[in-house]
Amino acid sequence: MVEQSPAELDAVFHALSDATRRRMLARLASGEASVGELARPFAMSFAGASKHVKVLESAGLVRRRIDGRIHHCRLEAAPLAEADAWLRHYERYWTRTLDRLEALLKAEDRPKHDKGNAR
Amino acid sequence: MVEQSPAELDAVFHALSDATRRRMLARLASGEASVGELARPFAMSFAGASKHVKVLESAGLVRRRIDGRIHHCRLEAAPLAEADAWLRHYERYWTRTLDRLEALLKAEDRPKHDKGNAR
DNA sequence: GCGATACTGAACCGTATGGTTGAACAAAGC
DNA sequence: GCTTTGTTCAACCATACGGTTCAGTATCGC
Repeated sequence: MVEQSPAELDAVFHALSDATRRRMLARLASGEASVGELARPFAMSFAGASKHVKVLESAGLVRRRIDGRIHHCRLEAAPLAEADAWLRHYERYWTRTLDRLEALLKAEDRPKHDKGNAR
Repeated sequence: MVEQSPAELDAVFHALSDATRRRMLARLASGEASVGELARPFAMSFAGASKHVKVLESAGLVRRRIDGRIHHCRLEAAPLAEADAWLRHYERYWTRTLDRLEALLKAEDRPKHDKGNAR
């Protein structure tokens, strides 16, 4: 597997590795928000939250439009698609696990026959 | 959107935020490997690579089976599925973006008609 | 037993991270 | 013009990170 842009992926996954930032993205999924609106739900200083927004922005996950003194933030999901593409390379591994589990459960249902029949 | 296990996701995304660790996972996708085999491709001390393996392990992405002096590592993809599930909440946003792009390209093909027809 | 091999642990280093506070700035509202 | 509001910036702090080196432990082969 070859990565075309490791540094970008680094930034995106790092941005996602913090629950505060993930919740901010979740908020942005329901529409644009100012930095203040993004900060409000958190027991954290305004400046602290502002830093988180900057991390999201520099990972390309948030676009900022400055309108007077208000900074409007918009979700920019394209980098998430890249991260998802990376993850899905491993999809067959976790589905295989689920398949094994399913086969196991089926085998428990009728333990006397159907041997070696579970894909 | 509610997260059921923020700390786990933190650990998984953090583990993925380093290109060295992502390459180790890629290596493990092609089969079990010892810590030494995982370390070999990198211009890095053995101990350094061993630390990376530990990060992957504590994120639940790697299972270790100790056989004599060799530590065999196996890919454990289930946590990746969790991360993927999180990401896919945003799928519609990036597909929407791609749709817009597609519509734009179509509009360029025939710029005189088909106005307002791009979803 | 002895040396080589496979690995972890501990100590250390420089830098990044997540957080704070307080000052600064620009734009609105009065 | 003055105050309030929305926001960043700079400085600072503690802790975590990615890396190193060196020592330690366990196992294998002879």
